[in-house]
Amino acid sequence: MSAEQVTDTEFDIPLQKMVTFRLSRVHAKLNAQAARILKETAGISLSQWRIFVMIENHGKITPAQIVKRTDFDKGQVSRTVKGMLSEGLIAVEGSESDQRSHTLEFTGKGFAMFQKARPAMRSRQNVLLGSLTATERQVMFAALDKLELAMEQVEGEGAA
Amino acid sequence: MSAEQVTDTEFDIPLQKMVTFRLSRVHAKLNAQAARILKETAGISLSQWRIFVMIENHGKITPAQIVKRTDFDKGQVSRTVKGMLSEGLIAVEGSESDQRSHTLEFTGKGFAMFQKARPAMRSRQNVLLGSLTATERQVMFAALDKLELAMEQVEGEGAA
DNA sequence: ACAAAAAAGTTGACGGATCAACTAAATGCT
DNA sequence: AGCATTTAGTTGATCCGTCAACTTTTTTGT
Repeated sequence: MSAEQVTDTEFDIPLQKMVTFRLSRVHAKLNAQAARILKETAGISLSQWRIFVMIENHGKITPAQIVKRTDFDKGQVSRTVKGMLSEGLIAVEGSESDQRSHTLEFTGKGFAMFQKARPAMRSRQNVLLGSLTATERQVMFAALDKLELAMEQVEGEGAA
Repeated sequence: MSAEQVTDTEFDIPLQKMVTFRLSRVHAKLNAQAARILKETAGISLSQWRIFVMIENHGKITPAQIVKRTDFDKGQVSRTVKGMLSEGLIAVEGSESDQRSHTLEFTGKGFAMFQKARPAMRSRQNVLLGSLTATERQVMFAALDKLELAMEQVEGEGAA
């Protein structure tokens, strides 16, 4: 159906060179580092940080909107929000139009935490991005997009 | 100390465009897909698959060697191996020179499982790699390497 | 030979991520 | 209005991944 017979191309697994392996490793390390920094600077988790970032970027926002924009797991968001509420890091405000939903916002305490973590996170982000040339960044993002697209093709072939 | 004052460069977080976020998402999706394929085709987990791949590529191999080559977590490997042993997917052979260690090898059953998962995994790998141009692949790997290196710099700046 | 350090594995704890089942509210259809 | 579908959010199960503490064996240094 779609473009040639990719299956026969046989790049044949040089392994360890496999995209997925490399990606996996680098991602894991990045994640662990971010988690450590967040814990040290502000005592928050990576999930919490991400909720903060979303609130910062979009103002009052509902869990569902976060899920749509980020593709995070519903359940994960729900649990993280729950935790943040009980720690007083964010507050909710019920929506009038929808009884199921509520918007999230910073509390003073939450915003303070966020601010505490920010410099280190921003600096890290800059070091990371700065280590790549403009071209590399572009190609990298493009490649990630392509990989995501390619994944959808796999469904058809692998499981058909 | 090291090269300029990267901190002031201020790429200032367009967010969602952050390398780490993108990487995280793509990786998560790739992972989930691989896990699903493995479960469907052979009923094995991703961790188990990875152990298999290592055994295939290096013949008899010890957990410690796997850890060295892949950077997987010691504990993770230990648990996965334990599980595979109890399911009869691999066998161990004690080393004579080192009482603590043992080499891992396929059982017939294990190899059969591995074979069952292989075509789908290989095909997927080809689709994924095939979606990228040679240049993109190269740049991607290079970029991942650079990111790993950059991470080490972060330590100094962020937590100093 | 012997004590100290390093290496191989095991185990427990915790957070992260996905998936599936479920409740309740909102929308759509007719 | 009334029933079916969709959407928001919660919860439980399961696996992945990291970290840290611990045991046992090997290696190293003197």
